[in-house]
Amino acid sequence: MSSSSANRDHTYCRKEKSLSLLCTNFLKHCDRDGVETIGLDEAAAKLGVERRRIYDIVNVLESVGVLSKKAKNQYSWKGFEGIPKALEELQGKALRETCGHSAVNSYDCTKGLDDDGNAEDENLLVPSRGELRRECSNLSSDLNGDSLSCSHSSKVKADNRKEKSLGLLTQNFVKLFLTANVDTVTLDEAARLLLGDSNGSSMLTNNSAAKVRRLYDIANVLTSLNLIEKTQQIETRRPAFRWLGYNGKPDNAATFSTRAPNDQSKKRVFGSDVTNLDLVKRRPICTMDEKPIRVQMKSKDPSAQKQSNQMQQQQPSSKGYDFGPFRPVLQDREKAMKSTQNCKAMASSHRPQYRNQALSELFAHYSEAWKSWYMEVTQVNNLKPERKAIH
DNA sequence: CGCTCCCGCCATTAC
DNA sequence: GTAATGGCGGGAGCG
Repeated sequence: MSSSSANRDHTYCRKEKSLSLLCTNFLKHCDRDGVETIGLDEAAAKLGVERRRIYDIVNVLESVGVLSKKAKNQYSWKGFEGIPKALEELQGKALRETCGHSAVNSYDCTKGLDDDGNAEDENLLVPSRGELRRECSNLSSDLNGDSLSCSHSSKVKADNRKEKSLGLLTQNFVKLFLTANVDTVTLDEAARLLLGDSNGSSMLTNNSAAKVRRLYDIANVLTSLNLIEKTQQIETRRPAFRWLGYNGKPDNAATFSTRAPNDQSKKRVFGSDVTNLDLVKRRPICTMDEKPIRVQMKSKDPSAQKQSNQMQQQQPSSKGYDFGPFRPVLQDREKAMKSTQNCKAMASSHRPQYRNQALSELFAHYSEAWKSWYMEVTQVNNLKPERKAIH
């Protein structure tokens, strides 16, 4: 089907094919009157693209709560209002993970903490050490060509696959902004972070180079959601992405608008304006009129909780999030808030001095995991670390 | 010329 | 078995 590539006429323009544009159109297509479910075929046909592209879009949209899979070929439209909730959950999870990894078995800790009852999905988004280890064995069997022959290899393989999924990558990418106080990040930095590449080299490994491609995809759809925007690092002039956060329906998808066009706080930054890391040089660029606000999710010291309760010094809205016109229903919000709160408490008791170390913590976690992973691979199986180093 | 990222092959997973 | 999903990386467009 779709001989579209055959008759690519002279007017072919790459931009018209971009994922972000496609996503914008997709959103427009979905965000209408009585739309509740979306058929992939239908959408693909309507937008004139092959299904494959729809999968890309749908996966990242699902990760931020705009859609959810309903059945084969069917997604249900949750709308932009789904975003804040999803972000909160993401944040909560991320916090739990961070606090969990200091405990012996982070996995259980994480599970036990899931208090908002939601059968919300599944996976630890930041791989725990155990998971990395599992992946390691999988990886080695990949490389060895089955020398390992594990009984549960299929399960492991599935995990591995899932771990590389666009959806998961999206969530991890978002979590970078939500928890690490990162405001602006370049994609290769993100790739390194999300990959757990702890080597200081400035070179991208094959693997992370591949991941960067995926991040471009993700960034493109998040851009069309207006969750992030493309900017530039100030010193290096390198292109980077900057977190805007949820501000209601993206302008470009507006069919009806509840949202005041003046929107005083166009930019909403997660975390404060504090520059908290030197590893990642980051610098918000462009418009300076932004209002630095919102979730103060890291408690830096014992009194932090108290402080977080009175964080409205930063912003008027009561709960820390400033959702704009599309806010979740109250109960949901409160529930979510409560769980986040709990996490906060947990987090602060586990590690009293977060704050600006947040990212380095994250780094530490990754590199630690990576290190043990690496050692295991190299010693036990004496393999090379690179996935496809062999020809 | 390097950054972006479209495109579609083909492995996996679902049915 | 077929169909649905989606990882993945080659290589083309673009600044």
